[in-house]
Amino acid sequence: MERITLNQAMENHLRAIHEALETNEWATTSDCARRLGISSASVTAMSKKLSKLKLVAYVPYQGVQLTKLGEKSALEIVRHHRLLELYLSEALGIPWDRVHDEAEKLEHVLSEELEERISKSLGDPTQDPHGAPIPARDGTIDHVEYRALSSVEPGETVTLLRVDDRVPEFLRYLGSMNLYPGTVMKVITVEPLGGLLALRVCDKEIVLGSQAAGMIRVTTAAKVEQRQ
Amino acid sequence: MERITLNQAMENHLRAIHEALETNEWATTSDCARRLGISSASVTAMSKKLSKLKLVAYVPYQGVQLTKLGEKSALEIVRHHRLLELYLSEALGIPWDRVHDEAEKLEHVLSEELEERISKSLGDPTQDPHGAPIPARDGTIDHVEYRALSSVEPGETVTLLRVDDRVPEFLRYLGSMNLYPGTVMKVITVEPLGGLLALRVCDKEIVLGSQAAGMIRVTTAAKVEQRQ
DNA sequence: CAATATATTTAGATACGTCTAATTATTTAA
DNA sequence: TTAAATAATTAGACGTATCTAAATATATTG
Repeated sequence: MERITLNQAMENHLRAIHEALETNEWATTSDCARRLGISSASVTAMSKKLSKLKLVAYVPYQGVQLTKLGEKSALEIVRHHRLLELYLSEALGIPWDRVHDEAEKLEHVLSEELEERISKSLGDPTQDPHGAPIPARDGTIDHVEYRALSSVEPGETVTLLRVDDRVPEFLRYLGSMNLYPGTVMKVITVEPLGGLLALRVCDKEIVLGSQAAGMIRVTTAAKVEQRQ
Repeated sequence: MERITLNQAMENHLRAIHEALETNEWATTSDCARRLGISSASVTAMSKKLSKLKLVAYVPYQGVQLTKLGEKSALEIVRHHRLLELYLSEALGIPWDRVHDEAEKLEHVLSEELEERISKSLGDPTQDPHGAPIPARDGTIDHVEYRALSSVEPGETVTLLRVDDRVPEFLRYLGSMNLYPGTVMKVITVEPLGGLLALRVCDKEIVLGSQAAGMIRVTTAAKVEQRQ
């Protein structure tokens, strides 16, 4: 597979596409635009460019998907991003709500050598501070079955696996309640209409709104059998 | 003094100007062009831009000098650059001949917070791996009297203070001979025409060309009688 | 001092990523 | 099923940093 030189804009778009594809089959123009904070017109232009380079498959009015090559490229950037998040957190003590923005700037100027040394110094980790998997050097990536906390039924006990890393206030809020990846929580009640969630975490009761709960992914239960 | 938002190109130019002014009264267009690896025409354009922003005083056909504001801005970038060089070397074990290029990319995306944490973790150092002074947070900077090794007379004993950080091969060469800042050396002979320099360093004899010697700065004399 | 060499600037062009406004396609709802 | 709402694309523009080639200024030399 050929090697392509990416610039910062292309890297940003590829990472946004990769993120979008974590939850949807297509990365739509407006989804990418929202993630990147730019206009849809700009995204369309870049989609065409990436398509020409065979990094994405672009279907007008539908969106883009990553090609094998694009996937590989995207994973390299994601690896940079997540390794940096962890390094900033572990080695330099930056609070977890601020590592995302820092990593977003640093990820584009990380050399292979630096990436390698950072990874080594962290013991070749496989998870970033928010619980997201760090792609390995060879492009392989852990695939864990998640579900949104908002979909959990009252009475279930689950473990927090991963949280969205993009909203600092949200992360500070979670931190203030000691909700980190690995935390075990029991869902007490779910409010029928608004979806307010009452949790028990280490004997303390915590209430989360549905939007917050939607940004938290937890273990799939050892669960209700639907069908064999 | 007002605060100005600089982009990467402006930062690169300011640092080049600052470096040029370490040895000359004016940073000439061609000197900056050579340092930045771009055309003179581009430098002229940027000189005008920086002049408009009151970061430099631009005199056509003469060059630029930094204003107070420009000096302050340049020192912030230089601080980033040199702190990063030291951090990469100390914390991540990157060889001293490769830290310059890495730092050159990272310096533009270093936040205040990250700068501060890096500085703290290094014990607020005042010298980078090549012996160059690291400007303090408040913009103050050590001013040491140097002279070029090429100007030293036979018989003198001097201490290596600083080396040019831009040429990796040169740094690897110095490293292979254990010539680092702090190294004490005695000049044995100086070849009259080519300026070839024979040195004694720790009982080993080393020969340096005049170009190499010109990139090495050492203590001003008064060091002739060295204690053993 | 004049001629030549060198350095600098100007003029004009290009590539890039972004924007807004207008147009077109697709989806949703009456 | 058609009208309205939403999403995506196209067209045209802008700002930035760079380039080359031509013009001009400054420095050097015979």
